[in-house]
Amino acid sequence: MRVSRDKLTKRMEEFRAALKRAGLKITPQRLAVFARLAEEDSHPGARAIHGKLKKKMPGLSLDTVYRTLWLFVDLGIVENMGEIDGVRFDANTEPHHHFICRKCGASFDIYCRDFDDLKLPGELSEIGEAMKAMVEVRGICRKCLSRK
Amino acid sequence: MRVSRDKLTKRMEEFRAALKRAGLKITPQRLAVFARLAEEDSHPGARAIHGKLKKKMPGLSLDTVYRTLWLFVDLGIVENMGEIDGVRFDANTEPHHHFICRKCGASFDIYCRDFDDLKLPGELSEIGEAMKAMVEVRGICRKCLSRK
DNA sequence: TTTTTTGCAAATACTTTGCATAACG
DNA sequence: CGTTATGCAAAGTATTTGCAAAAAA
Repeated sequence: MRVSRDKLTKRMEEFRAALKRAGLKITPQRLAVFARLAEEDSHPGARAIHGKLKKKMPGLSLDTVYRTLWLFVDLGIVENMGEIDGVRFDANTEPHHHFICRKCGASFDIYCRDFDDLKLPGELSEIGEAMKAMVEVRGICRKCLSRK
Repeated sequence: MRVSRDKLTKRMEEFRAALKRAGLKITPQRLAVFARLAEEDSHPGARAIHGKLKKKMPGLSLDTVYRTLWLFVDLGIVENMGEIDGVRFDANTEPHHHFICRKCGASFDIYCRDFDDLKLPGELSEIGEAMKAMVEVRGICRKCLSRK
């Protein structure tokens, strides 16, 4: 657990509110998954969450974890990182940045000088050796906007 | 094709040089995969590349595309985007940024005020509606550094 | 001619779905 | 109680691997 108790409590409140607002039920599974995710700053995947929770909650099934996580994404209280449909590759060696569509996962290159030389915080060395920094913009692409 | 012919030629040269330097063979498959990737700025996945190349190269197998792409990543001439082992989730609603390890795929939160309010370029509206921007730092995490 | 690479096929890993039962509100 | 959520099991995708045959150097 890397998150302060105060913040955690606040997030759990937001979580309950979001479910209530959407007319959804507050179940032990949802509570457990959200709490686990909110405690961590290591961005676990569904399998990692499931693995950790099974100790305390032996009945919990992996598919419930998946469904629960995507539900949270729909509700806007959790964000999915990375690509939706598998690993993608980039052969562009020029300095550039990315726009990623939240709906369809499409990604586009952005060129912006201001982003090319971001000064990285010194504390990064505690985490590891930084080699490159780029900006990732998230939003909805034209195609998905028009499809509405 | 969104990339200028000049840049493309230059990248193809870099590609040949990298293979030669590593003592690897230049095959039609590798040429095709790299060229396809270098032409695009839409960051296709292995399946997308395979699909497009099969028209001109019917024998090309999907597993060769996978192997080839990861080989390029190892050589440092291509970068993989997103996570290695499936979708990951983030319940952190505070403004924050990410450090992602190129080796193991682990990711960590970074807090840096300077990154929180990046001014996005106006041309973004041509791509879509931006909702959020964050910095993604790529490098090698402590654990992988020590494992060397 | 030697070594690397490919394609095939099968194995592995990851994620989603249908449906009967259980449980929240 | 009525409706929604869960667990199970099975299906659907995505990715990786072993190995014999083919091809680069």
